[in-house]
Amino acid sequence: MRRAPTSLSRLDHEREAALRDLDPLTVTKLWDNPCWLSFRLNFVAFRFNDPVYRWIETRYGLVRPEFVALYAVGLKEGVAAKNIVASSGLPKNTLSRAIQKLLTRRLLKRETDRDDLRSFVLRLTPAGRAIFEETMPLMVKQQSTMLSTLTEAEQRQLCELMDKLVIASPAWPADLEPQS
Amino acid sequence: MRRAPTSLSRLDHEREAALRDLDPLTVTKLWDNPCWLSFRLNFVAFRFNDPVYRWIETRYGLVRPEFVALYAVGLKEGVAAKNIVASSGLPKNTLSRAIQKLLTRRLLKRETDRDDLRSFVLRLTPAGRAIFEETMPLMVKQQSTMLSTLTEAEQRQLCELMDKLVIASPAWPADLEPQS
DNA sequence: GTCGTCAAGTTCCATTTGGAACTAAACGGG
DNA sequence: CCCGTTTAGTTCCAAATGGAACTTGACGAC
Repeated sequence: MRRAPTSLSRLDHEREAALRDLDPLTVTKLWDNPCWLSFRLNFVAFRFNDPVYRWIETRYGLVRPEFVALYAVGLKEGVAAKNIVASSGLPKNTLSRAIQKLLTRRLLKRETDRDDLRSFVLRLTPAGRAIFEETMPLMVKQQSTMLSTLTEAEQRQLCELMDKLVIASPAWPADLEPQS
Repeated sequence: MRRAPTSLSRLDHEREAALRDLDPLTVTKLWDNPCWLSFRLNFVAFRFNDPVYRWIETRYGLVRPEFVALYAVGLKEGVAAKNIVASSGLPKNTLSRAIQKLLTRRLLKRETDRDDLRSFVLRLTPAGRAIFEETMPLMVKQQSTMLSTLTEAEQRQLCELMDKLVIASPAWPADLEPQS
C-alpha cells in the first residue's frame, strides 16, 4: 500500500508539534493513507465547521440544518427550499422542519413564488439578517486564520486548485464501479 | 461582501458546463461566498465520501460509522475504539455500537490490551480484511479520477498545500471568538 | 381542456443519534 | 498502598433523522 505523496521524513518543528498533538490514528489517516485527499479535506473542513456550528448553537440556539438554511438565504435572498436541499445534501424533510423553525422564530419570511405556486421564496427578516451579519465576519476571520500559514501566492494557488476540482466535478462518477 | 478570489469572468467551456449542471445556490456558495474555503472543501469531499458510503452500504450492509471503524482498523491494526473516536469526530457511543456490530458480524476481533485492561485492541478478521482489500482500490480509483483534471505538478501542489494546512491546524482556535 | 406524470414541500413513523449517567479499571499524589 | 480523579467503553432514553407516502400545484401530450 502506497504512502501519501508527502513523506514523513521532512520533520520540521511544526510538524513534530502536529504529530505530538494528533491521535496516532489521525496521523496515519493523514499521512499514511492512500486516500489522503478526502481525509485531509474533511479534516480541514471540520476544523472550520465545528467551531462555527458550536458557536451558532450556543449563541443563537440554531442547530445545524437551521443555520444551513439561514446562511443560504443570507448569501442569496429569494432562494427556495429546493435550492437549499440541492446545495446542502440534507434531506428535504429535515430542511422543511428547519425552515418552519426559522419562520416561527421570525428569522425568515416567505412568500409564494408568483411563477410557481408550489414553491416559496425565502428572505431574511431584520432579525435573521442580524445573525447573518454578526456571524459572517467571525467565519471570515476563522478562515483567514486557517489560511494564514500559507503565503498570499499559496492561498491563491489553493483557491485555484479547488476551483479546478469543483469545475471538473460534474464529470466525476456518482457511484463507485460505474463500469461493472 | 467580497467575492471569492476566483472570478466568474474566466468562463471557459467546462466552467459553463458546471454552472449549468449545478444548482444556482450551489454556484453562489462556491463562487460568491466569502467563506469559499470550507464550502469547496466540503463539496469536493462529499463527491468522494457519498459514493463510497453508498457503495459500502449497498454492497456490504455497513453503515457509515461501521465503515469508519472498519477502515480505521484496516489502515492501522491494533488501534482502540478511543483512537477511532479521536480521529473521526463521531461520538463514542456511536462507535461503540458500530464496533459491536462488526464484532457480531465477525469482521473485527478484539483482545484486551495487556497494558491497559480497560481498553481493547482491534484487528480485522479475514472477512473484514477482504472487504477492506476490495474497497480500497475502488476508493483510490475514485480519488485518481477526481484528481485527473489536475496535472501531476498541480496534484503535488495540492497535496503539499493541504499538508501545510493540516500541520498548522493545532494552532487554530477551537472556538469562534476566542478573544472576547 | 383533461389526464397522466412530475415537482415542491409536508407529514408519518421506524431507526439512528448523541448527551449524560454509569461501570470498571488505571493513574497519581500523599 | 489507599483514595480521589481520570479514562475506556457501555447503556439509557429523549430527540433528531431520513425514507416513504402524501398533498397540492405545474406541465406536457393529445
